[in-house]
Amino acid sequence: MSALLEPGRARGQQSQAQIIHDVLMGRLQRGEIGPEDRLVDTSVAAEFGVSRMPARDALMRLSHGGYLEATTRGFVLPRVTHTEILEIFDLRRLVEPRAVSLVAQTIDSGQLAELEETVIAARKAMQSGNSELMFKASERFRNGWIAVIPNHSLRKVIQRYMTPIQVVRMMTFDDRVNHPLIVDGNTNLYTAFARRDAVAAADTILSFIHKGETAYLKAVSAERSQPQQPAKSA
Amino acid sequence: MSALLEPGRARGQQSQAQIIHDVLMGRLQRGEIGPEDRLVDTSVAAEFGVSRMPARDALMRLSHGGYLEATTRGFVLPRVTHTEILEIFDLRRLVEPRAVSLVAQTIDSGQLAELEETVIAARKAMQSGNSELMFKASERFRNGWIAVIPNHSLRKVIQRYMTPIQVVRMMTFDDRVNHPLIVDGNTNLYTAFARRDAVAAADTILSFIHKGETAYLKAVSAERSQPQQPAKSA
DNA sequence: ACTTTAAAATCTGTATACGATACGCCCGCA
DNA sequence: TGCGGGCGTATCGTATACAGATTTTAAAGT
Repeated sequence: MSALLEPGRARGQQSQAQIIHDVLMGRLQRGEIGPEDRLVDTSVAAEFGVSRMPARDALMRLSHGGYLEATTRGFVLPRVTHTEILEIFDLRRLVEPRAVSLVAQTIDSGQLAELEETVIAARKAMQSGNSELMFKASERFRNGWIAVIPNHSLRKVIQRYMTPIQVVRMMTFDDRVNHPLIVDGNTNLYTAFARRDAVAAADTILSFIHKGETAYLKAVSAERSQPQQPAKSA
Repeated sequence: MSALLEPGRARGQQSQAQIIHDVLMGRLQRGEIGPEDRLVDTSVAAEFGVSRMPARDALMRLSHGGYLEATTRGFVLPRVTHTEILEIFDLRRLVEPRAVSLVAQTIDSGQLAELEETVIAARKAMQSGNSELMFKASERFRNGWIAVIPNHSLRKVIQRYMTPIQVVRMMTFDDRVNHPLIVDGNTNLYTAFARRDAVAAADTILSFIHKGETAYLKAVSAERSQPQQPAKSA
């Protein structure tokens, strides 16, 4: 097919499977793949103009990493259970305070400036009522400080539970009373970073996680009394 | 080739790739694969009597999980760096105290009996001077309590850094003064489990991790002054 | 009209084949 | 004898093909 693109330079940087994996991961992290989307290797392969194998590699890799779930009919977003979300709140309380402490101690001014930008953008988006922009900005803020965690192993642990976090974010974002909590939490965390205050950073994130859990539990009870997306027929 | 084994029941439980993955993972966890072993997909495929694809799937999966490293000349054990090991000691201090606390609160008597068996076996092996048996028993003890961590997400985090732990174990096992530390640490942890004492379990594991780090640092300095395995030519 | 059964479509897993790349080795040359 | 360039081989990445399994669809019988 399009195998004649550039044989000699096929992997300008990486393999096709790697490229597909990264693209799909980006879509997953940006929430561009919904719960009812089904990813099938042949379709993905067709989209990228390659054979099934690289697409299959990427999809299997994502599913083994927990970012997708393999069903008998294609790959879908993993069903995140209530229990798992509670487990991950527990895990976050263990690791994220240390992570932000380390960030506060090691962040440089350039990285700090980037974070400041996202915080300002989130606040402005909230004030102008643009929920989606605020969602993206607060996501960039989180990804930003995670990216500069100096302990690489710790960073990987935190990056691993992005999908459940995404689910929680989407659920809690519907209730606008959570928006100032998020923006203020981000601002406080940024301030602690700017002051290189490791203790304040740890305290802030602990409080932020707690508020997030409260908001999640509230969203769950609200959803149970009035389900917003009746799935299929059930 | 041997495609005629049992076509209708080919996946009695799982795919060939999954079987190969699990077998190799077992070998890795039991330390049966040394630093100079090269795993090549064709060889693995030949050993299991299948084509390259399932073998390749398994190998790539292991490498993406961090259990192997893909080189241009086969898959090898990942070089665990000193920095990474220190990072993981940091991570362990964050998550393992909570993990053993949860275990102490939820373990049932059957699981407790299994753990007791491994503790006794390790002590007897140490007293009779059988290092290898003691190594295996203490490994079974650790795998035992990890397996009963009720928080599934937390369990997966801990299971992820098994390879670096394996490296540390091998390095520190050479020095026999560490053996009683390990056996006593396991015994104390078991005792805390048996008493359902979550606080004691957390304290014990913290102390155990600290001793492990000290022993590791000692082993590193000893190795630097007198390298036991001169790598290649350097 | 409802149930039951059979066929077709769809998707996964595996096999085989081919092209490209990287490394090592050998030979020629200085 | 030492060094550099070309060649061979080992290995990976991808393409294509086929078989098994499962789900869906449709048809037929009650």
